[in-house]
Amino acid sequence: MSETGSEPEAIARLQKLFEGQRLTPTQRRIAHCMVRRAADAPFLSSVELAELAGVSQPSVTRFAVALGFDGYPALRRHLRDVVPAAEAPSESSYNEYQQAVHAEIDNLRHLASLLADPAPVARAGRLLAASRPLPVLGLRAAGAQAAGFAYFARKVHPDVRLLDEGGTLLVDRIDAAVRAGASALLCFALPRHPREVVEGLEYARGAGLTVVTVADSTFAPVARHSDLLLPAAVGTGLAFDTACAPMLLGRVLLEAMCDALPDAQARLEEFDAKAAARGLFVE
Amino acid sequence: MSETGSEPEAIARLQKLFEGQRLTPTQRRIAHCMVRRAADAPFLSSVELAELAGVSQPSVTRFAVALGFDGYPALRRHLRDVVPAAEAPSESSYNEYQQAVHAEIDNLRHLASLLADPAPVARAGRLLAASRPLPVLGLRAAGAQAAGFAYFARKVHPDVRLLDEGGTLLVDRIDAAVRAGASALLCFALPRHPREVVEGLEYARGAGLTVVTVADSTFAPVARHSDLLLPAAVGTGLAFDTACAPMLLGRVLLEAMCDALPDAQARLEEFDAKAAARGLFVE
DNA sequence: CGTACCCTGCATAATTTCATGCAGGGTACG
DNA sequence: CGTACCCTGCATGAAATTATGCAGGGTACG
Repeated sequence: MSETGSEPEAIARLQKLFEGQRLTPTQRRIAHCMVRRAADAPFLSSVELAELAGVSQPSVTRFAVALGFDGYPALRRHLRDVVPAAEAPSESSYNEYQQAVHAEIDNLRHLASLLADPAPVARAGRLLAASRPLPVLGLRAAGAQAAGFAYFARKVHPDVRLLDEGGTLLVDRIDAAVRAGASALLCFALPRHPREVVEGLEYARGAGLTVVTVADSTFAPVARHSDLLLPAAVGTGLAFDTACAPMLLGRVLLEAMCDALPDAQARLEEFDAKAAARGLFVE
Repeated sequence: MSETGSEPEAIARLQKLFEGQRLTPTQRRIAHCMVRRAADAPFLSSVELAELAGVSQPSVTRFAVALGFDGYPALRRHLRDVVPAAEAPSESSYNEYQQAVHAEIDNLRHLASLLADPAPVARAGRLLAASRPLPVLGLRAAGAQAAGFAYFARKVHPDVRLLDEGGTLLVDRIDAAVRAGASALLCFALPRHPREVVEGLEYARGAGLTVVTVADSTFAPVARHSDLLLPAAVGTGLAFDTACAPMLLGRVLLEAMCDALPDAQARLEEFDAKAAARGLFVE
């Protein structure tokens, strides 16, 4: 939830203020408490801060003086000045682009709260890791998401098959994957949901595949044809949808898949070594 | 952020508190002010709130009483109770996945602050819109980003050419684009930076193209070969990099490009009409 | 047009918050 | 072992924040 002002930036400023100062144990305690409650600190009274830190109220006043302020109110005013930005998302003060970014931040926040329970992701990771080959489906807008997943997945999984074309070929390829031994399929499903995706999933399930879907909503039309649906909202503030949360969820899935693949780490290190030998990357 | 702030949940709680109350104009003004500064509100003194709302201090006290509290301090205490969670991001309380998501939120926040000045993006949008054809370069990890951009860009731009393969073909294709009349090139450059990308950009500039680059840092190795570099950090908390900010910046660029293409809206509507006629999408 | 009512800000009393003098206790050093 | 120094909390005066009585002004209704 609301994570207000605190944030790394405010904490950094506080620590900068404190460091290099000779502080007594009690003062150190106050400083630590202020960092912990960086968001509230600029608004607490000396009594409240003293209670939170477990020290006496005069110690707080002396702490402020020790830092070079005229008194505790002066310290508090300073904190409000240098950590000014805890304001509400006053729609109007952000331009169109910034509003879109903030909408995506909300989506990511929601994703973070869903990930508090990592069990569904872990289950999905195991399902995907166990499938050889692993078909990854994403059509149209979702094609890029599927491609990004497949690119990284291939570094740890021996046989990833990207299904990014629809039409009659899609069913052919699902069939081929099943014949080759696939047990699960990962689908990225973003709006506008192509009819082909729904039909493809239906076919895949009929062919015996366990379908794991990353979709924009629990009520997406693909839900009925998925065994395990992981939701991640898309942003709709711009002309074209933004899919930060689905992409990030894809990477989280990758991580979970790595955890279920015993030799993932070894494969990554092997790639790094070869890449270095070939001078593939700069820096 | 620190922008951070206040957050929808806190605002919702506030509005819930106010709605259904018979409030005078001055009180309505106070309520609105509190919503606007939802993050600070639980910590402001009656004098401060009065100043922010542009009313007298007694009006604030009366406002609290009107809402059924014993006085202003009681209202403030209530706000602190129902909006309790403004604590610092105590690393330990989030699991690995959630930490990665929060790291990406910080990246997006940084992006939002960069977008406060939309001029660079607008300039990039004009450059890209004016180039026919428009080559879009992204290799390896950045290939999916380039593909996502190209997919949407094709809905508004008549000739988008995706350059997602390196090797000797890359130069061939840059040459072809230049011969066909291209004036600019968009590059997605994410770590680990393939040597090929740097070489490709160098060649493109030599061939007369204006290079617009979305990179993970101003100091990326592609910076020297870019005419306009737009930075967007990648997340490194998981086994594989997460590129929420670059993707979002790509969509913002698309929006800016649409603004510079007079018939973008018409093309989009045409596509929607045809898609509906063909029953391409469900729902 | 007048009266009654309510809303609002000003002035000031009541309460809370902040600053400072003082004494207890702990540590370092002679 | 003693002394000197500093840190800390308690108690109290100073300053601030909050609450309430009062008067001016605006609106609704008779």
